This record gives sequence, C-alpha cells and structure tokens, in this order.
Amino acid sequence: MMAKEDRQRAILECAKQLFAARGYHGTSIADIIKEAAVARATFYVYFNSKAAVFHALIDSALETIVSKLKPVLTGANVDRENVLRQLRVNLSHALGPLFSDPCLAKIFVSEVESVDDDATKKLKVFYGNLVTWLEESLEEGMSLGIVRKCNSRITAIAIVGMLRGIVLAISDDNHQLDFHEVVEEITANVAQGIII
Amino acid sequence: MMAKEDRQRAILECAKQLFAARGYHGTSIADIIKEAAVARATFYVYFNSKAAVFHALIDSALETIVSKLKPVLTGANVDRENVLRQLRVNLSHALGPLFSDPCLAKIFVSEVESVDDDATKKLKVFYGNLVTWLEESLEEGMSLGIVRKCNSRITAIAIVGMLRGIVLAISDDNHQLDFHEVVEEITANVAQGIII
Amino acid sequence: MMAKEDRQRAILECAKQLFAARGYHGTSIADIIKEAAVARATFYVYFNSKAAVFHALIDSALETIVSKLKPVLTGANVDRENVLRQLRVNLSHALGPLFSDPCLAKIFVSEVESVDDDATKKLKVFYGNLVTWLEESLEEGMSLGIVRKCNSRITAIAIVGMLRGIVLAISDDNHQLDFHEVVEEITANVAQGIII
Amino acid sequence: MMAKEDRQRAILECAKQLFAARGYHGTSIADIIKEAAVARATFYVYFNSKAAVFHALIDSALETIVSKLKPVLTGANVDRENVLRQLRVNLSHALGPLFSDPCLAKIFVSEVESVDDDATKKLKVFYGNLVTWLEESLEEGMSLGIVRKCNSRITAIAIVGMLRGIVLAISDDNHQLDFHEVVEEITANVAQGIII
DNA sequence: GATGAATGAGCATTCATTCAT
DNA sequence: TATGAATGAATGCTCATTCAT
Repeated sequence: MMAKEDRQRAILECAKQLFAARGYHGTSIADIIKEAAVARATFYVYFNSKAAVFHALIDSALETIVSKLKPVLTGANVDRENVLRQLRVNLSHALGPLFSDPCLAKIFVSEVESVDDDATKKLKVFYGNLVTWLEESLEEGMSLGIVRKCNSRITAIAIVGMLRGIVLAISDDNHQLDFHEVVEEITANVAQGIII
Repeated sequence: MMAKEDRQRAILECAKQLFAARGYHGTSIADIIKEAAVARATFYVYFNSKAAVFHALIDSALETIVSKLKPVLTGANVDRENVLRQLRVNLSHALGPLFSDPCLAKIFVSEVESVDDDATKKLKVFYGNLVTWLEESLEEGMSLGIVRKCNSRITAIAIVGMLRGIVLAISDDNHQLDFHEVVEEITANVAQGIII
Repeated sequence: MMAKEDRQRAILECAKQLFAARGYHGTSIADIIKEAAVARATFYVYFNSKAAVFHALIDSALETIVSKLKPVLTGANVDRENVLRQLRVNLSHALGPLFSDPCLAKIFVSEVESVDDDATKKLKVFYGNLVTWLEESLEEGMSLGIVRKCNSRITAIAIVGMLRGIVLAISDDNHQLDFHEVVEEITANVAQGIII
Repeated sequence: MMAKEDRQRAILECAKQLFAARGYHGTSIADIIKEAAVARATFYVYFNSKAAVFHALIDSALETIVSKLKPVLTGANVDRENVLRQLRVNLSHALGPLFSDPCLAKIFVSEVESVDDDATKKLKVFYGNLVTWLEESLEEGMSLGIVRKCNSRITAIAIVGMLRGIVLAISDDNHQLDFHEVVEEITANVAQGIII
C-alpha cells in the first residue's frame, strides 16, 4: 500500500511524462492509469478531471520557476559586471529545474490548445508578465545607461522568445545542451550581440 | 456553383482561421464546414482527413516563407554593414507574410500535438534546418571574423527562438507590433546585444 | 433506407416502450439503440441527449391529452345531466389515447426523479394546472348550486388522484380495464358517491 | 460513539430525507454518508446496499401504516353512519403518520423504477392488496345494500388513486393541507359524491 | 461533383461496492 | 466496529469518417 501522497505524485509524474511525450490531447486517462498502475476510479480520487492534472502540472512548474527568480538590483554603484552576474544567477535558477527535467520543460513550452482555458491562460499570463517585467527592466537599464537605446517591448519579446527557444530545445531529446554553456552563451548574447 | 479550386481554397481559409483561433483540437470538422458553407461529405472530396487540411496549411505556410529566404552571401569584400543588410532583407521577407496574416503566424508557431505526426514533423524539420543553417552561417561568420566566438549551436537555437517569439507575438491580437521596428530591433540585437 | 422522420419516430417509439417497461434510469442508450436498430451516433443525430427523448415523449403525451380537453360549459340553462355529459366527453377524450397506448399511460404517471428537471416539471405543472382548473370549476359549480359545498382544493386533488390511479392501472398489464366502464364509473362516483 | 441502533437510524433518517427530496436515483451513497456523517464503509456495516436502505424505508413505512388499519366491521345492525365513522377512523390512522412526516409520504407514493425489484414490488403488492380489500368491501357493502351498485374493481382503483393523490399532495411542500379537513372531505366524497 | 444521413470506435466520468487496517 | 482508499463496470456522449443517392 502506498502513502496517499505518493499515489498522487505517481499519477502526476506519469501524466507529466505522457503529456510531454504525446501531448495533452494525445494522452488518454487510460494511458495515464495504465502507466501509473492505478484503477480508473483511483485517478478520480486524486484529480477531478484530466484537465485538473494538467493544471496541477502547470502550477507546479510555474511555482518551481517563479520561486527561484530574484529581481535584478540596480543602483548607483551597480556596474555592468554586477548586472551580468545577477542575470547569470537568474538564468541558472530558472533553467536549472528545466534542465534536470525535460518533461517539465516540455510542459513549460507546450501551447496546449482547448484545454479548459485556465491552464493555458496561466502560462500565457506567466509569459506576459515575464515580458512586462523585462520591458520595465530594460527601460530602467536605459535610464541608468546600462542598456543601449532600444524598443523595450520588442526586445523583451525577443528575449523571452530566446529563452523559450532554449527551453524547447531542452525538452527535445536530441539536443543535449550543456547547462553552463547555455547560461554563458545567453548572457554573452545579451551582453554583446552576435555580430562583431 | 464554385470553381473547384475556389472551393478548396475556401475550406483551407476557413480551416486556417479556425485552427488559429481555437487550435487544431479545438476545431471540429463541423466547425470548418459550417464556416466554409459546404456539406460534410464535400469536405472529404477536397481533403482526405482533418489532418490533411492541417498539412496543406503547414505546407503552404512553409512554402510562403522558405521561398523568400536567400542565402547570406559572404566573401572577401563583404563587410559588417553588408551582412547586416542581407540579414534585414531576409528578416523582412520571412516576417512580411506573417505580419500580414496573423493566422498564418499562429499556424507557424503552433506546436500541435498528436496530429498525424507528419505535419508537426515538417515544422520541426523546418525549424531544425533553420537552426542548422544558422549554425553553419555562424561558424562561417566566425571563421571570417564577422561573428564573435560563440557556441554556434546554442546561439542558433537562441536566435530561432527569438524569431519564434516574435512570430508568436504577431499571432496574438493584442501585441500590435510594427513590422519595420521589429526588423530593425532584431538586427540591432543581433549586432550589438542589449547591455552596453 | 428509412425516411428521416420514420427514423426519429422509431427511436421515439422504442424509447417509449423501454422507459415504460424499465423506467428512465433503467433504460440505457445502449438499450434504446439496440431496440431501434440504429447506431450509437445515429441516436444523437435525432436527439441531443437521453433526457431529450424523454422530453419529447412527455411533450407528445401532454399534447395528445391537452389538445382533447374542452372547458366545461355552464350557464343558466345547464342542468346536471348536461354537466355530466360534458364530463363524460372530456374523460373519454383524455383517457382514450392512454387506453390505446399503455406505454403512454405509464409515461404519463411516471414520476421520474432527477432527469434534467424540465421534463418532470412539465408533468408537475400539468397536474398542477389540472388541479387548479378543477378547483375553479368546483367553485363555480358551487356558486351555481350544481356542486355540493366542499373544500374545493382537497376535492380537486382527490379527483386528479383518482384519475391518476386509473391511468396507473391502465399502464399495468394485468388490470385490463374496459374503457367505457371506466368512464361511466368515474362519472357515477363523482355524481353519486359510493355509499348510499 | 453512538449506539449501534442510533447509527442505523441516523443513516435511515438521512436516506429518507434525501430520497424524498432528490429521489432514489438522484441520491448517491456519498450524499447519504455525508448527511449522516459516517464513513463510506460504515454505511455497508449497517446496510448491504443502497437498495437495502430503500427496502428498509419501504418496510418501515408499510409497517407504520398497515399496523394502524382496522377491518371495517359490518353486520346486521351496522348503519351508514357507523360505516362512515369506521372509514373516518381508518383514514385518520392511515394518513396521520404521513401528515406528520412528509418524507414518509413521499416515499410512500414514490414510483421508483429500476431499484432491485423487491422494493417496488412491495409497494405494488401493498396497493394491490388495498385495492383487492376495498373491492371486497365494496362487494360486501353492495350485498348489504350500503353501497350503490357499481363496478367494484374500478371504484376500488379510483379510491386508492384518490388516496394516493392526497398523499402525494402531502409530500409536496406547498400544498399545506389540513389533516382533519382532508379526512372529512374524503369521507364526504365517498358518501355523497360531488355533484348534487 | 455534391450531399446529408449513418456510423462505431473512443473517451471522460460516475458510483456502488469492497479491501486492508 | 469503523474507516477511507481503491476499484472496475457501466454510461452518456463526441467526432472524424464513410455510404448511398
């Protein structure tokens, strides 16, 4: 007999892997319970619906990431090197969990359509907030002379897209990216651009 | 009575809008034929399956974009300005059609799961090729001293992600980005990075 | 191939018999389509839900009965015999269809619980209206001196119950009541009571 | 800790109210145990099944009523007044418990379909017996010259229906009938009919 | 070619009941 | 005795696809 929490975790874990592998719509309750080795009704003891598992996964993913993010501190005596260091830290914290769990990464970039809206909306809101926050940071950076003059909105969107691209790559089996290299490279790109 | 091609095009167009708005799984054959004002069986006169319409849309989208892309020419007498100009042109050509048709943009970044593999695979292959091509270009650029030393694979992935982010933003009603600003901004980011 | 209306009627008829025999909750869609010899989805071409068939049956039953009822005319020169004749006519019209279709009778007295409320409510409203109408008729009859002084509400309820009892008996295979005798007997009971 | 019998009674009482309010099929075990504040498995300690509780309720209801009924005594020196008095007494005894417990009344007239046959059959048998007994009484009454010549079967069915109608009205919140008036009225109807 | 009726495989969900403690 | 976790059979319903005209 399993502890109650373990059971829930097992279902969650199986669902995560299946959703990551076959997508939300490609995964049936039958698949999940077979993988988790529980009876049909048992699934519903722990989750009210298929959508509910997905919600839980999204929530957990967001929680995992968001809790790690720290605001970038700036001020009088904050130089370029300092900002880049903070950037590196945030990137490491954000990407770390995704690197160690490709399924989480997959869920994170999944654009699941037509699930009970809430779930997708949560992710959308997250990315939207990320963009807004970056936008404001860029504005502040410009006023401090740390950031070159740019269209902050477009740039923010581009950076978030860049990160999503990385996460998508992580979630793909064959890319095999190295965590530290990624962090360094992203930082460098942001810092220097690509073309000399 | 409609000409045969018009009928097909009508179905395709309606399907595109519906897929863009509600997603592949959120759109039923019933939705499509209602919108296109054709009978159920008529749909199957023109397309073998729901997946087939999606395939056709993907194909058309890819064709539209790919045909516009030109290889970036480099050589002895190619300077930084020249390369950036070519980059701008390619970006304009690639993003142009997507800007004028947000539904196309949506399809383009859609990560539809569990459609008969082929469709998703085509998009994946496209993005994969894009990454590979960029990777090679970066390598070449490095050897020519035009590109700073970097991990070409990661950087390529990041850039493609950046573009995807932009396209995703285009496909979203509320972002309202300006075409030329976007092209300039992306170019600038690639050229200079963000942090001074 | 069946005409469209025939198909619907066939389903309706089978559903009626099954509902009458096993009750609403004791009848599954599987039962209905097996009896009607149609495919599962075909059922849903004609009815939106299991409850919808029941609604249709109730509606049809009520329509059948209600359309036959005529208001009892009274006035200066209306004597006891005349009123009783009108009563007989109404009884005949109301009970006739139920006598010729025991399943209809069964549906008519069925007190189906927890179907999408509407259906049950319709029947309840019908019986409620019947009671109210009878109540008013009794009141009028009293003021005309045709009806003995009585509690019109209780009496109305009792009469409607009497009728329901008859209909229930009709719907039972083994009672084998004679239509004309029933009409006469009810009229006589109303007219004379039972105990001398 | 509750005494064993109290537990059982509590479950029974809650079930009765729920069945009366939402019907048998509209009431789940979950509803019952929540209302009775007992654990799921505890329910099955006291009752073997959902149907069993219903059986018990029917049994108790029938017991309550049947035990009160007294045979109507007739004989040489029994006049009309005497018979009516006995009728009144029986009615009072039968309707009394139902008036004081509308839920009991509801159960009593419930025509629950597709419960494990036994329960419904018991009620059916009860009503059948009632009809038969009335039928015989009417026959006897006729031979004694107390009852007018009538079709005893139909009349018996009608009278039982009348009573059922009253009980149904009792079980409905909004009717608010007065016990004594009902008894008087029924007696009067039986004695005199309605139309003068 | 054009149509709409017909189809069945598939799915999420419910619920009375049993098991292990 | 009392419990709550676990269960699987059953059910209503959907939807892409095919058939007959």
